[in-house]
Amino acid sequence: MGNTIRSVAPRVNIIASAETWIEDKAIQQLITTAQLPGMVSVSGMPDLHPGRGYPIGAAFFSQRRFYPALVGNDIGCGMALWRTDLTAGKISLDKLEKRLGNIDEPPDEINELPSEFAELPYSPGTIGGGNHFAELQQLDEIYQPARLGALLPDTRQLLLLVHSGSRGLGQAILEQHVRAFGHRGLEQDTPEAAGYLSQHQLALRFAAYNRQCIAQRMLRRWHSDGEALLDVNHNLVAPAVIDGVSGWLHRKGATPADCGLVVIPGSRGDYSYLVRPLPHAVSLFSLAHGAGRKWMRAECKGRLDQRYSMQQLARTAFGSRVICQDKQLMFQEAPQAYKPIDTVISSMEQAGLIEPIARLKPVLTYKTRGNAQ
DNA sequence: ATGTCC
Repeated sequence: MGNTIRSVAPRVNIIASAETWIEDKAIQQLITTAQLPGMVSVSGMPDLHPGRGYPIGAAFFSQRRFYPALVGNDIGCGMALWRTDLTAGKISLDKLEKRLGNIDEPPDEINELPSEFAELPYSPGTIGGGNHFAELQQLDEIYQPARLGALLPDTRQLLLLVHSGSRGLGQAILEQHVRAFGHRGLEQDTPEAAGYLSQHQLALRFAAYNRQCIAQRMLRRWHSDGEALLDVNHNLVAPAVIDGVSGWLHRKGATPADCGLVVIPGSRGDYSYLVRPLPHAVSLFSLAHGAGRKWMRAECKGRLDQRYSMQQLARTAFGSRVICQDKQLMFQEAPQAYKPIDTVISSMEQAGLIEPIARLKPVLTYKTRGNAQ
């Protein structure tokens, strides 16, 4: 277990095997964040990478105050996994792509919008940009048949993984907070803290509902039924007691290890893993939320556009299909721009933080139909 | 990341 946990400074751990590449800038950001007033300890996940000031793929545990800026704009971002009635091989990729069409605009046919969202100037049901996606996946390898069987009795059924968040709502909440309080955080048990937390909770519920609407509208277009198997947030702050200390656990691109089974996806050209978390304080009860970027967004097009056409990038090494008619995004989210998922998974497995249940393989990845310039 | 920014 020891050689996959790097202690890079006092109260700063990183879960990563020796072969896991992590940028110096991300480690610096992690150490800097650990110096914030009230910070007790921080933990970098194997997908740690630099963000705007604060790193992504990390958990932060503080006492007495918490930091909305650490959660970021996409409050409630997470992964929802659905079982579908579609089965591998029974339906062609052409048909799936054609039936799916364009889901970039919010659906106008939402049956019962929960009343708490009725007055919001944001509509649920869209994926958004960046690393968000919805992906149809197929079971590839099973490591724990009994645990998988409890979730997915028919292993031929395709799965739908939705990665999205609270969209404009979380953005507006963070903007409003930063305008009023900057990056100094909020003292607990104050009206300001209660005000933020109440908006934050609304964003968590909206993000989960957004993922549900996305999955349901995709299933509807495919004339399929389905069922939500799990929905787990990786951008949030919540009260926690760790090693007897009461405080605030921030997760920024860090999957909770204490909320049941989770999916940790690789890039669109790589596997995703369904895993059983083994909660541990050294990782602040958290796990990686994906493979983690290898290249900065800005450098991806320059590195790839001489070698690959849009058409080539729309197919992966697995033969899966990618719907992404935004050229910048197509390059930014290319498999080459991400670390391989197997080192991320094996780092956590060697550290005793997860037990893999099954490996999933992409079939069809939806990003966007827009912005083809 | 953002019904994004021109």
